[in-house]
Amino acid sequence: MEYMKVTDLAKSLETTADTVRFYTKLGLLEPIKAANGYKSYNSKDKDRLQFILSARQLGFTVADVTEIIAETKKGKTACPLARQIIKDRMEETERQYQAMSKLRQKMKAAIISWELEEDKAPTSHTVCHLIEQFSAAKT
Amino acid sequence: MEYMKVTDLAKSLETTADTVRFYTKLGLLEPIKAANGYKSYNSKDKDRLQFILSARQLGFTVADVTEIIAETKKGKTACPLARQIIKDRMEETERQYQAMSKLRQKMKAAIISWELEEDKAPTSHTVCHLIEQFSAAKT
DNA sequence: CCTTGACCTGTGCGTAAGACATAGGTTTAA
DNA sequence: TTAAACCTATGTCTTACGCACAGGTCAAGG
Repeated sequence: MEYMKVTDLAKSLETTADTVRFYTKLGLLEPIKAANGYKSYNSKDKDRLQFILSARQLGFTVADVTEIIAETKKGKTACPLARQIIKDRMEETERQYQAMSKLRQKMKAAIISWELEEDKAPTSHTVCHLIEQFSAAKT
Repeated sequence: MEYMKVTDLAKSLETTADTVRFYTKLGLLEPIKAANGYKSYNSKDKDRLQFILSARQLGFTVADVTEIIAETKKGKTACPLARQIIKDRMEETERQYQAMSKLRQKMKAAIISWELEEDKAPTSHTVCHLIEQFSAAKT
């Protein structure tokens, strides 16, 4: 398997051709152009793609990955950078996780409390009393 | 307080002028034009904005809110719609919550395991061994 | 040899919910 | 009167691709 076309590469790592093209446009993958104009990816690109997908699964953004790859292209180790970034992303994830946890509870509470309520027609100053009243009740 | 300018309204409900303009563009708020071209919001708009903000805090999307308001404009009760929507959003929130929970655990595990690892220079087929090795370890 | 369907290409638009910038008109208080 | 502080409309930016389009390319079957 000397060279691979976009779809070949994508399927080999269970992702989509669009994703591969996206990373290619960003310069993260560097296929050579075949005579017919098609892009040819080699095993190095595959390793690189695997790295990107792994990093994404660990919560790294594509921008993070870009930065890390840029560092290694200079021949430097990107490990310190990776350690720093994952801590930042972890904090952000933690914030979002807590926020979602609260939202989840709030939604659960609303669903339950609404079971005891009746439907009402809107008035000139209310839209849906279920929503208005539920949020007012928290203050 | 017969009429309010965007910023007045925004501040009165602790949101931003851009947000008010955004909802206005969507037709959810219907200010009248003052002689100088400025938009004038009344207390009905304020009630409406409060409703939107409450719904958003309960996990409704702006599209959901738009749909609900459209329903009430026809004079119908939007309660059944609201009950259905919140269940859909709840399912989605639950999915995301579980996904974030997993990601959070994975990130925590990575940070801890990386403390025992050293930095390494990149090679021709690796970028950052911390990331590559961690994701490989899960298979 | 030809066709047909499955692939490829580049380009550009759409997503959610605003945030932010820009350029220029308005108001208000000193 | 003038400068600060407000307003307007408009457009661009954010994430990480997905999807659509128009047209070129390729492999296999008849």
